[in-house]
Amino acid sequence: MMAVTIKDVAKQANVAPSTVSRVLSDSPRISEKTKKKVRKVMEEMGYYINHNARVLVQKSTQTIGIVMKNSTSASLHDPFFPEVLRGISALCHQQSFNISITTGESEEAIFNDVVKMVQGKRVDGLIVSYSKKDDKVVPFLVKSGIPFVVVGKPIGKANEIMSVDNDNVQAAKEATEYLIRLGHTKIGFISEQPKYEVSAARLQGYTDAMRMNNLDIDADFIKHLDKSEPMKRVVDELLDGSKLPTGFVVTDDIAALNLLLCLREKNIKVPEEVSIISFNNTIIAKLATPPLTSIDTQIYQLGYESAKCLIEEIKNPLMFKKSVIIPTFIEERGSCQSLLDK
Amino acid sequence: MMAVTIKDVAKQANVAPSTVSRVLSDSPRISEKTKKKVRKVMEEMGYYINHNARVLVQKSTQTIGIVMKNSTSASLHDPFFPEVLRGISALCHQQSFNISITTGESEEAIFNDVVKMVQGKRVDGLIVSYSKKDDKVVPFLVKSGIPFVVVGKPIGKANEIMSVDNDNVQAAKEATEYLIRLGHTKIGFISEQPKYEVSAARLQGYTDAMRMNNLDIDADFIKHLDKSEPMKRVVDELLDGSKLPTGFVVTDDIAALNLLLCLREKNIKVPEEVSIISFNNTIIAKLATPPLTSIDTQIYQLGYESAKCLIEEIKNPLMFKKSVIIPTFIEERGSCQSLLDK
DNA sequence: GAATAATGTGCAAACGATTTCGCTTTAATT
DNA sequence: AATTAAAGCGAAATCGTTTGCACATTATTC
Repeated sequence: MMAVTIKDVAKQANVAPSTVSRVLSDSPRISEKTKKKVRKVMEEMGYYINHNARVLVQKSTQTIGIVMKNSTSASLHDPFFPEVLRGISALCHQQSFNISITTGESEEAIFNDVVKMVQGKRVDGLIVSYSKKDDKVVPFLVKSGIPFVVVGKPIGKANEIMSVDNDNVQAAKEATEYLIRLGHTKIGFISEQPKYEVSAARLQGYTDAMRMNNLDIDADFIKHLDKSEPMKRVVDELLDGSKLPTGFVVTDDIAALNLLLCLREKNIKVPEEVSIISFNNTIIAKLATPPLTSIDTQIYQLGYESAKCLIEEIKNPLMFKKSVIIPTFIEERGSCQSLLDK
Repeated sequence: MMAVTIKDVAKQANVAPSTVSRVLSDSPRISEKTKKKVRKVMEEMGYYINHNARVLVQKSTQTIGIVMKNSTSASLHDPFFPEVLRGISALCHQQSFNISITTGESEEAIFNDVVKMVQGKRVDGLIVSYSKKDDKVVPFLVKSGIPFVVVGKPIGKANEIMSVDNDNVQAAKEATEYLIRLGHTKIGFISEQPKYEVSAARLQGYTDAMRMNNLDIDADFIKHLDKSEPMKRVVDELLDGSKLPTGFVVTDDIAALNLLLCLREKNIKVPEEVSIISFNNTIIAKLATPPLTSIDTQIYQLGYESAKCLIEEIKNPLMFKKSVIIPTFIEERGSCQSLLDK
């Protein structure tokens, strides 16, 4: 059963296909009378516009692509990405934009997905949900000229790349100072790989805070997680050196929760013996035991704003490349304790 | 700067557009020599196929749509959906299929998204990631005739609808019997709204197990969560009646974790005083305190298989509508304790 | 060497919309 | 009443592919 086309409707309504098309776009050049007539016929025949045909001539897909970081696995295990997606999704729906996501798992595969999306003209723009060093996607996108925005601070010339990010240096500084104010002086820092911009920025914020407060930065206190360096090993290493910090700045809730468990295993009490402050304030932080004090990075907002910027640029390509900073705030819970009032 | 088309390539290579097209699809009717020549020109000119033009004539989008349950919020807060998506994504990538997701938040909005996808011919098939009563999406899809599969047990005539599911009755029965074997007799059941098929099935499994073991089913022990009936209230109600079960079957990890927290607030120890077995074995179960014994429903597999079924049907529409059952198993951790060896 | 069969290409018509231009018809202006 | 302006609609080109059919060339067979 062939789908009904604009021509079928035209014939049935005794008008030209062009008229039907104009009714579709509610052109002011068509009389109300004709519009009514045509719409009635469309209704009766069960007409529905063919998206691809429209895209082909209009050259606008009303679709944005979303690039997930590294492996899908990582992206989708961490509540971060889903929450970003939620924000993006909300705005897209509001603007009648569609979402297409990459399916690749390896960096190479993801890159190919992106090329396909862009060259095949499947999307009007993209959101890159991460920012990291030695990434091929972003350079490809700037070269291609397609609108895109990165969630995070882009590597390279910022004024050529739109971005939505937190002030991670500042946020980490505040997190660290929070612990300092509670009287902590031996403070550890745990993050993901420093190739991710967010890790680097937060490390910066941490060291800034330590320096400004004249506290020692022990290189052994700074740890980057890895397959070869899981949390368990990190904790072991710290204990072996028998110099366990009294406070930790951990750059995401999952890692913090993990730290919590590793410490518990060693019978080290949180927050009595060790305080932890983490980032993202996801549901994990809320449900942990003890609930985690966490920097809320407003992930949803991050997604929402990035979609907003992107669609703005799609609609107005001449727009200057803005970059927006989403504020952060501390959500105090039970994972930090003052050393002062003892 | 206009994109280079098949015609440009044809001109440059001194062949007809049709020849270029055939080279693209590696048709055996074109000589190796010509193929080589054309490919070289494509390379030089930076030709890339326009996806939409192809879709328009071939009528196959190589894209599947994913319908999220109810609100995006719920879908994306629960690790379930992201994990399903991960499985779907993996297979899609392998088969060079693209993924397009709904963006609507309300049921109505989602339904409209689906209609757009289907009528607008944007997708070759869909995966509905839930199964619930009074849902408009599934009936619409069967009527439309487009291939689709539901994750979960479909409401209505099963042989007309492809599905991928666990045997939830059996799984819940086993979960319940696990507690029974540990000596529990007063066992509570907590799930989401019974309109979701999965809740209904697990309730069934629970009651089956109780009956078969001649245990009382106290209606007060069966609870369905809701905005108006959050976990906190559920626990309060049970305590007020001063009849707290010694064991709980909870139909997902998040709810179980929540229960854990509510109980801790009342100073009720898990697993010493109350045992909990939950479903899904997500990362939540692993990271909870104590870690939760949970029925692994192999969510990733659920997604992977559903994509597999769907793409099979897309490629071979005459295929009978199969339904596949993914096995479950218990992952024992620390949230259950035997009452026997006391 | 003529007839037949492969083999390799090209022509042109789709696919289902949008959009430019121009032609009627009607209304407004003088 | 004649002229001009505006409104309403249609014809046809276009977007970038694919594909059925026809045609030309070369190889094979008798």
